[in-house]
This record gives sequence, C-alpha cells and structure tokens, in this order.
Amino acid sequence: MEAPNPAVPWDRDELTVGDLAARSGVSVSALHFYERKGLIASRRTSGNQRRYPRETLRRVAFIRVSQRVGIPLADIGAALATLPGDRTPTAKDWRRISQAWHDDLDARIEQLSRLRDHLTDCIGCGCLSLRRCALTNPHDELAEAGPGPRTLLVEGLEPDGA
Amino acid sequence: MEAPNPAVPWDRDELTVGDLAARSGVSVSALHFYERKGLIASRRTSGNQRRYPRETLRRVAFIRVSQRVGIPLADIGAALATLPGDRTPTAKDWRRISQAWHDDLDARIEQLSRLRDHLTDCIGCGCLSLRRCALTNPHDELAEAGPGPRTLLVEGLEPDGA
DNA sequence: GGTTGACCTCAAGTTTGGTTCAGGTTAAAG
DNA sequence: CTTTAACCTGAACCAAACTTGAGGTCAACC
Repeated sequence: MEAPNPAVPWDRDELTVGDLAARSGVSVSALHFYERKGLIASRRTSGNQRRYPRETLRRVAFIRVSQRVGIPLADIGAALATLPGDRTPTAKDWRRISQAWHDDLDARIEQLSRLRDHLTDCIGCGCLSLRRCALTNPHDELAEAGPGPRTLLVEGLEPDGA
Repeated sequence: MEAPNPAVPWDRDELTVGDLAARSGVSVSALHFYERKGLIASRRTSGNQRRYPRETLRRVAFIRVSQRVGIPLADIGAALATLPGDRTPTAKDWRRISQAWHDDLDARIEQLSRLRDHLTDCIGCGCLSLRRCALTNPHDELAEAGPGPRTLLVEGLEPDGA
C-alpha cells in the first residue's frame, strides 16, 4: 500500500510549475523568470505546459541558497551552466560549484571585518579624512573586488580639518 | 606666500558641484541625485548654481563609506538627518551615527559566517535536502533579518533522494 | 564680446529580481 | 459536458541608485 501512486504529486517523476512552486517555496512567476534566464529548463506537454524533472527541485534550492549568500542570479546561472548536461549532477558536482561560493563568502567576510574595524578608526573618530583614511581609499588593503561602489576616490586632497 | 589664495579652489570656503565631484570621487549626477534625496544640501548663487559648504565633503565621504558597508541610501539619509542642523557636526556626532553601522556589520558578518559553515554541510555534501537542510530553512538559527530573499521555504517535503 | 566649459532642469533609460495584470488555453473533477 | 483551477504569454510595473540626453543658461578667459 506504499506503492507508487500516480495520483499523489510527489510520486510522479515530473513536476508541474505549481508543484515545483509549492515544494520549493518559490512563486510560479519567479520560476518562469528563472526559466527565461536559463537557470532552469522544462519540457512542454502537448498542451504547452511546463514539466520539470525532479532534479529541478535541487537546482531551485541551490538558486535560493546562493541568493541568500548574496550571489547575483547571473553568476548562479553561470555556475549552473557548468553542471553536466548529459546526466544528473552528483554530490561531487554540487560540491565543486559550491566551493566557489564558499571562497567568495570567505573573502566577503574578511572584507567586511576589515571595514568594520576601520569604521571605528575613521568614522568613529570623526576625521573621515579623504587623504588619510583607509576606508575612503580602496587601493591598499581594502579589496577592489566586491559588491560595493566601483571606485571610491581616485585622489582626494584634504588640506585642513574642515 | 602661503596666505589663502581665492584662485585655488580648495582655499575657497564653498565648493561648486564640480569641485565636490572632483574631490569626493563621486560624479556630478550622483551628487545631484543625493541632493534630490536630501542627503546633502546646497545654497544657490544668483545664477542658480549650487554651492556646498566644505563640510559636505565629509558627508559625501560618509555616504560612500556607508554604501561600501552595504547600507541603502535611504538608511544613510535617515542617519544623516539626525545630525544637528544648527552647527557643524563634531567627532562625537559622527561616532554616534557610525555606531549603528558597526553593530549592523557585526550582525551581518555573523550571519554570513553561519551561512558559510552551513554551505559546507549542505551544498557541499550534495544533499541540499529541502526538508533537513538548515540553509533552506530560515526558521532556526539563520536570521530572518538581513538583505536576503524574504522567505525561502515555508514547508518543503522531500520524500526521496532524487 | 564671443567662444568654451561648467552648470542648470527634466525626462527617460539602465540593471536586478522579480510581481501583477489582461486575455486566452488546458486539464481535471463532478 | 460543464465548470473551475491551473496553466500560458506578453506587457507593464516596482524599487534602488544612478546615468544619459536634450535643450538651455552662466561664467571665465582672451
């Protein structure tokens, strides 16, 4: 009595967009959007409705987790594009593509920590000198990579304390 | 011979928008934008041109640093609005308003660190189970505050390992 | 006093990550 | 066989943080 019952959605081997939405917690419109962006793919029924392989559930979970970590959709899509197209991705595949996120997170945590410490030094003291302050000068230890504004100050002179 | 020379821009006590742009590294259009949003203010000359007090230089520096730290402009504006309007802000004023950023950064660093550690556990192992994985479940230790997607998964069941 | 560069305003465009709506089709249940 | 829920497309809209462009003014130099 526990045999596969095609009437119960999670026993079918394909999911409708509604099933996928319900089980991933992502709205149907967002799933359409991901599909337009190439992050997920579906086959179409004769009536032009989407059907997703179960594996898509994991892709969507990966997308949401990655977004949570702060990765833009375009980057997530690029990472997903490196998964094999001819077989279901394995644990090893997922491990590989998530390694990049891990490194990225490490770097961002590092940078934020430095920023936090400089905050105390620079804004905290009220100086915020454009000339001296490490915060306003992205050239030295503060990374130029990262999601911040592209350039902060190229060369600023601050001759007095005004 | 080192007396104040009004011909040299940084010896005048007001700055044109171009001066401010050059010295802050922020484009003129962005400065106009900040002004429309109320983050900075200017007086107008008889010819309707903007003139900024030197102090604006520090405000702009504060804005860029805050953005670097990931604070939205609206929040930066709200913080700047708490500065005294009747006098030039002191070191103490700046220290106070930057304290909030410091706390915010601490929290975000904490959250990112947890996220990173879970990444290794969850995506790294390839499971990414919607049911079990802490990453996909925002209810327990992973904060619901923060700049991530609003809700991740309300209740997802994953009956098999597909 | 004329040319040039900096300034002005307002409107529209850009990107990211979607949501909402209109108008129409499909599929499943009764 | 009808009704209703779920699905389809495409276009429009949202917010943030700006940039770009058009069309016009101002000011500084020679």
